[in-house]
Amino acid sequence: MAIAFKKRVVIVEDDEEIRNSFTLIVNSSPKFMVINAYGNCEKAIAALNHDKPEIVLMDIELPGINGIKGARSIKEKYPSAEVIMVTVYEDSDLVFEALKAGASGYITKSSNYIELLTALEEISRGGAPMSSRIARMVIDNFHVNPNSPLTRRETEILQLISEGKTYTQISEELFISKETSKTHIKNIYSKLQVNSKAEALAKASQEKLI
Amino acid sequence: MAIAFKKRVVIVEDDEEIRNSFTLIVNSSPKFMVINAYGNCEKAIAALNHDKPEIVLMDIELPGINGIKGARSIKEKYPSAEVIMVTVYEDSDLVFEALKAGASGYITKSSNYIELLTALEEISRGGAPMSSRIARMVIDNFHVNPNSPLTRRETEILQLISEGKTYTQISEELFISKETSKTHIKNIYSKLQVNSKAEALAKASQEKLI
DNA sequence: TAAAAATACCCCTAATTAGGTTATTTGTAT
DNA sequence: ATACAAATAACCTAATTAGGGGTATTTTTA
Repeated sequence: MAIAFKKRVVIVEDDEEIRNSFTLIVNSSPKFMVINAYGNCEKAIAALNHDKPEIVLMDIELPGINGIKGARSIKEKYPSAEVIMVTVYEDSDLVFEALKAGASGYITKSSNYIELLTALEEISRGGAPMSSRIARMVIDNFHVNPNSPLTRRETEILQLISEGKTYTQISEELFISKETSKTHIKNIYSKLQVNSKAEALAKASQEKLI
Repeated sequence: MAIAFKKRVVIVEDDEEIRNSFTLIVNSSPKFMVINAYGNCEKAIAALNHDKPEIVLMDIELPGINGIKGARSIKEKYPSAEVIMVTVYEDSDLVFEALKAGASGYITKSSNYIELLTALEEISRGGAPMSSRIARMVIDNFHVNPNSPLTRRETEILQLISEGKTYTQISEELFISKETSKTHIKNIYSKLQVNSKAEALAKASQEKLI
């Protein structure tokens, strides 16, 4: 395969040893080449239009701009780049923040060279490389509590509240009277031990009721 | 490995040919055994406490109760069972509905025997087997629009509105006056071309602004 | 056939919401 | 250094909503 057809990879990692090791691994593949490897986000972001990366391997803990903000900047300034987070942590908050910021993959630094190259290939063919645990975290995040204290109708109404609907709109949408909506909402408040829409939604989110 | 230590698998699939084929594949592994294979959800759900499945392979298109409702019932009645959806469709709405219903894996019927067994092993070690495309769909679902028309402050306020906060609460939380909150919200409405909290949130959700 | 769920109405008061308009201060690019 | 964008703040008005308290009937479902 000609060098011109290798996928362009940029690495952002402050640990020089890891940075060099990743560079060697990526360059060992005929399908990928490291265009540049930086010790911080600032430099990587400044060089985006020059480097034109197709894939960015991004550390999370970095001096200055961290990897999550860095991922956000990269997707903003150079959207076609696919960002893979590479980190020692599998902390769920960090994972979700990184994904919201635009990362499309999330692997750990303990990854050996096969795992790293597999992740690059996976993202190249439109996938989303993740460790088993990350995949599970992500999927679990979708799961709705099957033991909700709310009835079907109450859940339906809570859903509409979460869309910002008023009593009147809920009534119209469900073809029930405004008073009935109010009764359901009162029952929801009582079951969730709250007394406002705001609190009900916060509780619903915590308990994954909708 | 003794038969008693094989993972208990239940199959729900209306096509007899596919059902038999899956049964053969699963039973060919020393790690798994098919306890029962059903043509519809009703029977599978009725037999849960007898079958005690650790893994359920669930078709989506089924006569009677469909696979998504089936997955919900199974997680409700027998939560320790891990449900893997097996389907020909990779339609995003179906995928997300299935995941909300409690599925922890999502593979296609075109899967060969290696892919099927890999999925079973993956879920056995706490992962979430998915095809590349599904993984990507799921991850893309987290991505926030990096080209939001809203300013940082406006986005922050929209976020608080989504939590059901009132003008007053927003003001208190951001240490700004109530009037300032109102001004920001008016600007948000103008940019999103809406004129109520409800519509703003609907638009924000569509456009992944928060 | 009970119990749970969904439906509906009454009364009450305070607070929120949305629209319109103007203006100052603080940041940030060019 | 100077524009321009962003964030801040205020005043006015009127309609709607929200939340609390009670009671009661019809469907569903276990």
